[in-house]
Amino acid sequence: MQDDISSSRRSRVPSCAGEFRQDSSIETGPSADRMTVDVTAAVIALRDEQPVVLIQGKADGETVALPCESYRACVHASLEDAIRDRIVAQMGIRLGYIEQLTTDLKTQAPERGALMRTAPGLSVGYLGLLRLEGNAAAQAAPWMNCYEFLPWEDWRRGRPEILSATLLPRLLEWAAGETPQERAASELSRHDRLRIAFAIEGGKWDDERVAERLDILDAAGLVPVSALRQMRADHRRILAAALARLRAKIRNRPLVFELLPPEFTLFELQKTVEAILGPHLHKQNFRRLVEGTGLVVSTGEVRTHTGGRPAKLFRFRREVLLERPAPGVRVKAGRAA
Amino acid sequence: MQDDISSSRRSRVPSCAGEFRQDSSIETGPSADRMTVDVTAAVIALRDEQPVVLIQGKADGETVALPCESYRACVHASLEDAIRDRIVAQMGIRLGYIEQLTTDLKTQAPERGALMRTAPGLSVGYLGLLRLEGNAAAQAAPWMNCYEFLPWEDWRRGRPEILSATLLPRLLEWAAGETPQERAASELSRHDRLRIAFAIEGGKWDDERVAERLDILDAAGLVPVSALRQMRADHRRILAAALARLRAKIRNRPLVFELLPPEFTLFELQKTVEAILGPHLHKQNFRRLVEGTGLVVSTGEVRTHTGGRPAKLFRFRREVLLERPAPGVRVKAGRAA
DNA sequence: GTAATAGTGTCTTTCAGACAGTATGAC
DNA sequence: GTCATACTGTCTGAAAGACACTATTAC
Repeated sequence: MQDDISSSRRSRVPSCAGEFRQDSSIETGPSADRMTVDVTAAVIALRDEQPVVLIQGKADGETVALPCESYRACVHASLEDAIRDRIVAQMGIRLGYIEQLTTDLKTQAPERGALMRTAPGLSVGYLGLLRLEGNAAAQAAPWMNCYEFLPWEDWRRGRPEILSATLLPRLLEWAAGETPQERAASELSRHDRLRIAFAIEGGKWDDERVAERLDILDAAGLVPVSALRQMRADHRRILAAALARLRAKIRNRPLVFELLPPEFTLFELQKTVEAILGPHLHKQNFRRLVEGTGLVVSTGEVRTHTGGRPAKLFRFRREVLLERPAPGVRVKAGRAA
Repeated sequence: MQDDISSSRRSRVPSCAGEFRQDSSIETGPSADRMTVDVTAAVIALRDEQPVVLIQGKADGETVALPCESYRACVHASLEDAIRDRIVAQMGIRLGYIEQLTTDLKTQAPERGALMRTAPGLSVGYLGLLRLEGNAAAQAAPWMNCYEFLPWEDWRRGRPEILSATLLPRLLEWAAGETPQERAASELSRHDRLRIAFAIEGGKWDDERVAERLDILDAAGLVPVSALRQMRADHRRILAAALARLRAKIRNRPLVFELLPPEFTLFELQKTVEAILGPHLHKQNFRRLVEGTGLVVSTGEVRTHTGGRPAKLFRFRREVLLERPAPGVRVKAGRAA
């Protein structure tokens, strides 16, 4: 690995690499400026009314990892294919929906004494969605409940215990420990960041601020709390970003149906939405909301043995894509703290 | 550049590069699998009630480019810093808001006869926002109206002329030219994609589907129409992604204020929102919307010489961040076609 | 005064959210 | 019959959207 001191800050105006390049010896630069690229996916599915995420290998108390792959230009046609192919090769699962999240530098903590001569690396995150029903390979793969890694995000049984009992008191300490220098350097105080992200002091819990909350917990050193499943730090971030994106998008695009079987009852649909977003709507209103907007249509069939009156089966009404600009389960954001 | 045939598809389960690496000779792989990384920004500002984008150099009828930089791990602390530093170095402008868009493989059209020995590359796009007021360096920099590159997106004076006159007829031809094979391979027909993206046949124009529309126009070969300013294809995509992101986010986050001076009249605020989104609201309702939600607060000052009655000046009310989960200019999506 | 822009009051429609109540199965 | 779940009807309050109207400047 050779250093490239000559390439420090320039004031001339270099045009960056054009679309069509022919002279690689000039354009590509020294290898020190080339990066390895990892592609990682948080693939989310629904099992037993729980949002679950596909993991790598088994989780016997060890640090869990998401499926990931090193991108190789000579092998993979695209970044997306790299992670798709990886999951097919390893588990025989073909992903349905896939969507890019963010790209970050790979974190490399400097090791004491050891000279870090690793190549600089990029990490591209993806959100994947998968329907488990009727997919034996997928059902055989290792999944874990998303909320084991982000337990403060699960509001289905009210405010999560871990928040009030463990995290909030320690977060308030963290906020109190802010130095004047830090306060002056940042636009928002630690306390205000807490108020916005964690809805303390009467704010509203914004279910989409998943990544922001993980950032704060990280900064406060609270991620290695005992109640939490361990996961590679960068992968937990990708999972948080995936959950945030899914929560945001489920409201505007018909993404829930990627998780459900083709036919489902309205109550199953509601349970699925609530597994992702938290409890939002009374049953009656949810029905009206989702039927009234033309998002689903009855198949005429019913499901018996529900424990009570048989439930009508519904299917996603694809035509809604042509009718409404942003079809999704339009439940409101924000809830009382 | 050496080939690495041994690295083709594997069925074993390789763990991808861990967080902390020590042995670079094993982990980094051959240089063939390392990528050059470009970082490109669509920096948007407001000038004379027009949304403008910062461009590279002058545009004398040539193909326009956005500011971009090759990421160098030894120079730039982060991807974001790479583009920030670039814009400071070249134009002396310090960006305010910045946000990552998507990461794609750099397009490399194979040249006839020429052996393409370029390194594979990634391109990371960014959206930047800038306030021109009181920023001499920024005012001196070269800007162009965003809608010169995406004229079909400007609905401020009603349905854009270029749509009905030039694009739609040719798009319908394109839709009619769909082969049965293509139809079978894709979930949506060309015609349905048109209906969704371009709101033909009574659909609603979804102002956030900017990238989708550019994709279709590209596929139909319509981007090099004469009425359009030429821009590097990959940069036009980044601009489209930036506009889409800005349109989506302006509704949920107080982003408009990054474009406006600290004090402004409500009409100026409305004009700014409309420059980005298109005409959405009657003046009276816009006032109520934006004042009623506590997004802005009167400073007590007025602006005279407006041509009529003096207008009260307002400023962004930062406290709204603490009160509401998703504060933004909550105008509705979708409009009649 | 007129012209032009700024700003207010109010009506209607829509819809989220909550309530009470009915329907149909398993047992 | 009871119990549990599925489903329907209706009320209320908030807010979107449209309209008519008043206010304050420049000229």
